[in-house]
Amino acid sequence: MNTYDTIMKLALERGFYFPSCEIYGDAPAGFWDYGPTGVNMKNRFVELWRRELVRRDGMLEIDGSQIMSKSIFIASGHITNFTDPMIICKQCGSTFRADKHIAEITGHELPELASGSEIDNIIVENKLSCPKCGGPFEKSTRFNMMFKIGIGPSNDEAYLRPETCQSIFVDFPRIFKTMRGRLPLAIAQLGKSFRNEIAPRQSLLRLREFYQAEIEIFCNPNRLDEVPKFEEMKKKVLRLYINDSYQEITAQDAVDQLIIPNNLVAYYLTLLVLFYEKTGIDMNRTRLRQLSTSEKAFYASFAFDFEVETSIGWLELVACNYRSDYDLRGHSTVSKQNLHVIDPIDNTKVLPNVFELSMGIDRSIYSILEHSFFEDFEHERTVLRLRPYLAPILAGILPLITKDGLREKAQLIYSQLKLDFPVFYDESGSIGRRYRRLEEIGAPFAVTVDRQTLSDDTVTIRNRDTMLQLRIQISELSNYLHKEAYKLVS
RNA sequence: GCGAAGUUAGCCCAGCCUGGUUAAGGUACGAGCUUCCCAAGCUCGGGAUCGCGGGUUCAAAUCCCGCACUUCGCACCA
Repeated sequence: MNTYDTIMKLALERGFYFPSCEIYGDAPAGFWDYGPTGVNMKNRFVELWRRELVRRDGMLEIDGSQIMSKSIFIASGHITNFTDPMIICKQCGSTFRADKHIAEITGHELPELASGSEIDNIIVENKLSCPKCGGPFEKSTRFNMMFKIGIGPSNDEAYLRPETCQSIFVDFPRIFKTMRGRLPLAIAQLGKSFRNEIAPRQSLLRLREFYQAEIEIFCNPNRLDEVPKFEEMKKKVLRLYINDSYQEITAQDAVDQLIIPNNLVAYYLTLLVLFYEKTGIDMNRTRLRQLSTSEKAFYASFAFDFEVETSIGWLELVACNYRSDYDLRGHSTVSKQNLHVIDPIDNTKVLPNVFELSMGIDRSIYSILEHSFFEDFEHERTVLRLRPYLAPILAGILPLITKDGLREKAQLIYSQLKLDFPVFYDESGSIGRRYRRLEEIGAPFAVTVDRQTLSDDTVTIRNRDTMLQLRIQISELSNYLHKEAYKLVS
């Protein structure tokens, strides 16, 4: 069994995640639910995101509506651009991406916005036919990956947002005015996005409904190098992947050598890397990959992906795009609102540019699970070596045996801790079995009540990774857990 | 979307070819006994209308048809 399957099995058996609507046969693919264990872990991950990105950098966080009006997506370009041109064979029904097929056969790179008739003309001119059966093609069509919905009794056209950031762009003017905004201003949002994928696969890795954490940094395009806080992290070594080769280089050097275009981008890429270091992902299996022109999203003027290597290949966790003024300009034009702001440094009006970090939460959760998974053959155990601050359960409270008042003592300790910490009481089965159960869902500590506890009010704390125990006063337990569990390791 | 394989308890799976009592086993789970420290042992227990729907038949997990989902390949994709 490969690692992906092992994690999948663990997720299903231990309540991390599982298919949505699974008791019904018509459950659509691409929708997954987080179970009790998974939702705890996801919440802890979100706490870390708030701590290490939002609060650390002083970002503003919003929580926007998931349903948005049609105009939003006219302005954003999604109505026309967020589509794949498709051609279907009349004879065998095979479908192909029109632009890819044309490029492959004729070498013609079609522009993003090629119209249907242009595509049809090229097919006719070049006498293209189905590569499978040689049959002729139908007229090309476009498949839009947004979910269209109808609002109210008149069924007004609206869409589920395909990315959370559109809320940020359209909320920007109010936030900037009311929150005493000043460029550069970072606005963050964590929430659901929806994309009607043609073929969702691999559980959390390609979903139709998924969590994104997006950070949009609004900046003055003339002051992209004026980022004082870059000072403190410019010596950080980044693992860049450019034109199929790795370069380990400090953030400062990357800017000096024009690999990273400016200090602002370098600062936020470094902040992102520092964040992921704290998730427990093996940073030696990550990279910041520079995207080529053909790979970039339609709105990006340059782009890096933060990627992580897993058992099923390199996985994109964060898309880092410089969107220039594409979004604000689009929304300004369609809404006829003036979205310029004043930069008080020189009192000039500027339409802010945007650099974005678009993070996939579900993929991040999966990657953390996979990189934390450890099979300890020596002790015949499987251990999820999650960082304590990401663990769904922080500690199990266990009476060594249930007799002689140990059960009652353990339950008392449990009730004293459970409001402050995600702890778990378990008296079922042998002590070894209970340790194994905790290890499997990543609980970093196990508190065991034994006979000595009754005489001197001490308990043992077992460390998940070392299996070693130390004995402390019950009165010190809360402090210990707080210190050990929330201590950030970098 | 195309092609192939698969779907029986939380999980792994037997049974299907050759239709016929109460669908077997392992593991996990729960209760008890035992034991103060790493998946031990013993006893007992709950849990499946066999993916969904239809058909054939006196009788369907088993034969036939349709659908859904999963995995893999192709095609595609943040």
